[in-house]
Amino acid sequence: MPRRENVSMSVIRRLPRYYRFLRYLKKTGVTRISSTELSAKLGLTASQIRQDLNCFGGFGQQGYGYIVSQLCDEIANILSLSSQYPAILLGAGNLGSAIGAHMSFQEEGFHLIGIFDQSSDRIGMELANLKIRDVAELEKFCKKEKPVMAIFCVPRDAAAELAEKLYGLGIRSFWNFSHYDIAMQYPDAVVESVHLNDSLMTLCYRISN
Amino acid sequence: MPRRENVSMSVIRRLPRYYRFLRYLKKTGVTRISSTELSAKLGLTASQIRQDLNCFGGFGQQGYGYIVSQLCDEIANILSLSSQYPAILLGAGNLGSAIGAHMSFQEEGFHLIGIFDQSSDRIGMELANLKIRDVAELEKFCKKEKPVMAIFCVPRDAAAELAEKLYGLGIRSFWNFSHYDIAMQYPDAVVESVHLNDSLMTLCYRISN
DNA sequence: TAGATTGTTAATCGATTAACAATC
DNA sequence: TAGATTGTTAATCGATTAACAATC
Repeated sequence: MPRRENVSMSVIRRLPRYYRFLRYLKKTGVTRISSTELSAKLGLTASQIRQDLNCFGGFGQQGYGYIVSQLCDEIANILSLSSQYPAILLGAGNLGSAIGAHMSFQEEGFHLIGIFDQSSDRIGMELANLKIRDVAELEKFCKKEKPVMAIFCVPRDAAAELAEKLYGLGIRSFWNFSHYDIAMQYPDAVVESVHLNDSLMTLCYRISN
Repeated sequence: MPRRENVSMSVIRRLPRYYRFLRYLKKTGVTRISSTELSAKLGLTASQIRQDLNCFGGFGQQGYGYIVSQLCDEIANILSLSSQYPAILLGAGNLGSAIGAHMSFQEEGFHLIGIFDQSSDRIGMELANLKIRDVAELEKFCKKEKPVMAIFCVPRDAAAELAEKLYGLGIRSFWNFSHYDIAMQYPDAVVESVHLNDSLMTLCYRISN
């Protein structure tokens, strides 16, 4: 009997990969797949895949395997991808612009409702069908629009300052591309960090060793 | 007596974080730190930090701790950050442009020497002090300039095709932002993947649960 | 029914933490 | 020297893998 509580992050982090691959299978017309086939394609063990899925429910059929489209939907459901959490983007520089464009295109789970920057060069410009706002308007905007998630594409110092402000305004989830460590400062916040530099450094290590 | 072989990825992935924080300490004038202090700041155990560092050498002094600038340099050295591996960027769309700009700014371990795209809108444009080239020139360029690493900021199908070509040309390391799974196809390649969608989906899960 | 494959329990493996002797 | 903190070994914890009974 599966429980959704206490599912480890190791498991959670594999779900999007399953989802991505199942969607691809579905697109290419595959209707049925066994854990063994899946494991071969993903480079995991069949055991792990069954173990992972059974944290959430018995989605397969003994002797048959899994129905691709059904499993795909189940995972989308587990991840709550049909949510439309209102999100704001902080920083419309190179990375911020890319993320903004990406968000407006993808829209799985989140919906971008505001973009903020402090540079007068950028304020007023259009990005992802939104006009870039002055970060000075942030507080007013949040009180009115109640975003749930904030994306940090700003430098470290700005991130520290903005995190404090947004936390004060009740925002508890952050997608963090900055060098500032939000998770350490606000332990009850949900923080997902993407440190591109860190990623590149581990690549450098592995090439060299 | 530490050995550099067989250091687990869990350890490697923490090194850039140590490095980042130590550099910050150095900048703010801190000269000495103990594993206990570090652990409090980073939200890890002191034991783990000492364990991690001792995979590579005894960088501390009993009864004293670690000299910040020295430890910082040691980690930079372990990660081979003074390397200048020639790298190429594939795809100069929103994300590619952001990564390109980032690379030319940072230059830790890698040096961007070429940018390629297939869109005539972009070919010829300037990015990160480089002129965007036609992807048709890729093979010729690689034979001449011998890049060591390739950054994938292209859609899945283009990624599959380009990975095959570049692998054939001898490139064995990839920074992969695409949905295509290079690591599975070429097991002897060093692949570091950044799946922004996956990251966002785990955030969605955590908000919802 | 026989064959296949799941769901789940038990065994193994690896990573993290605790403890402490070595030593600055 | 006494106090502090490392380096390192041993204990614990969690995640992965193997095995197999349940069942489609």
